[in-house]
Amino acid sequence: MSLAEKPIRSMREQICDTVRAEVFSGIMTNDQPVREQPLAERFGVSRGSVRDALLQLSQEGVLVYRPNRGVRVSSPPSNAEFRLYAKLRKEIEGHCLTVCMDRFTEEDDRNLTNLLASLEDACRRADLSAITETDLAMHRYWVSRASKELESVWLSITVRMLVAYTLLEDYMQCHQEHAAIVEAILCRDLKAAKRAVNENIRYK
Amino acid sequence: MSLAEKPIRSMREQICDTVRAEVFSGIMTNDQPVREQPLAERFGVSRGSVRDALLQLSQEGVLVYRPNRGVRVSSPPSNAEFRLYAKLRKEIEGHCLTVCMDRFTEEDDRNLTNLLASLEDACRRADLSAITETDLAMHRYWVSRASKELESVWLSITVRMLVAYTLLEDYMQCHQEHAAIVEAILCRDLKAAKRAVNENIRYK
DNA sequence: TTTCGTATAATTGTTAACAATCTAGTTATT
DNA sequence: AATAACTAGATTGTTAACAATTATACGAAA
Repeated sequence: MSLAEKPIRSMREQICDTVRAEVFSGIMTNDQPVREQPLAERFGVSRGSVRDALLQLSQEGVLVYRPNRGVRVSSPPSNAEFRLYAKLRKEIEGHCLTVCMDRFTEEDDRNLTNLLASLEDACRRADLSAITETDLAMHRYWVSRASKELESVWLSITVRMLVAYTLLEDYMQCHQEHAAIVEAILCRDLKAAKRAVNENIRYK
Repeated sequence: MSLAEKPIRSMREQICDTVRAEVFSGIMTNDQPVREQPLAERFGVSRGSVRDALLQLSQEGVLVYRPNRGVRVSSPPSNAEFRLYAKLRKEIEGHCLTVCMDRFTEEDDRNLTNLLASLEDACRRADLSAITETDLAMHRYWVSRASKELESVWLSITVRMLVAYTLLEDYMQCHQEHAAIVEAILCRDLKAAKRAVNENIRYK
């Protein structure tokens, strides 16, 4: 059993995760301002904590910050930038898989299998919010496992692609692609895993 | 004349820029904690503003944040990660040069020429702090000119490389490499500019 | 009607005080 | 002597009030 990281998430992180998820799920729409006071009341905290979270989300790329005018939801990137982000993501996740493959344990296998099950469930329910969240969590798993420093770089790239998350016609394709990745990981087949990831991180 | 962006930098940005520069110049050393109170007194502001800045620098990768324990200067990346960062930077800056080359004006030419002169001066004086700062400013110029969204992604990658900024034996080589880049840009020679940038973003 | 300036409201930026947490040094107990 | 519990200081986390800035509504003049 690995030494447990503190499971308690700071207030800022909780707010970040919630707002990020709502942006991806489309609850908060583009160019709509995100005000501090309503969020503070909703989470039952002061504006200061909300402010910290919004600032972090701006740095991540989920929100756009303008001095004295607050933040708004980011606009989707251009096609050219989207392709660049996809290329960068492939480079990063490929590197992470290389690093991870040797250090993956049976516990990692279980965690990934569970995430895959969650994703399958979300796809069955056609719950876009849950799909996005689980999709993000899976990729994040091997990135985070490889390097904490890389994780924040990877996240800031990935969220920019997800602001433009357009749904597949066939929800289950998302599950199948991730199933292929997990299967390759379970077999410790690096080449197959990289290929499956590159297949999943596709252009528009 | 382009519509002037607000030249006033927010308090947070000023603190960020100063602390970032001091980390690069080695004034703040690895694993040394960075306290909020001393910085607040030094800049003549309250801890809140300093806190915002330190949080942003953590997100950037210059500092590392641990809940309830404050921040410390980041450790240099491993060789493998350094190479990955270099590859990502080449991809990003290459893309930005492609986007920029068509929209560069004579004003841009002047700005870049001035930056190059500053770099040459810093190299002559063998002022590592100034070299790092000007080097960063030059690359930042074409990235920022191409895309504000890309800028923060690029910055978070680049600062991670710069934490490990090891000086060349020959300071002037840094100037020469950048002179080659600027010359290519002045000629609007995209291929030459990309080649020169790739030459400059080198492995350890 | 349009345009400009002004007053008002809404919102963000900053501060200082207080609460919670961590660190280090000291004492007590085995 | 080694370990554990305790205390005091330092440091970060949170809050509410105030200041500065921006957005909005209204009215006067062209």
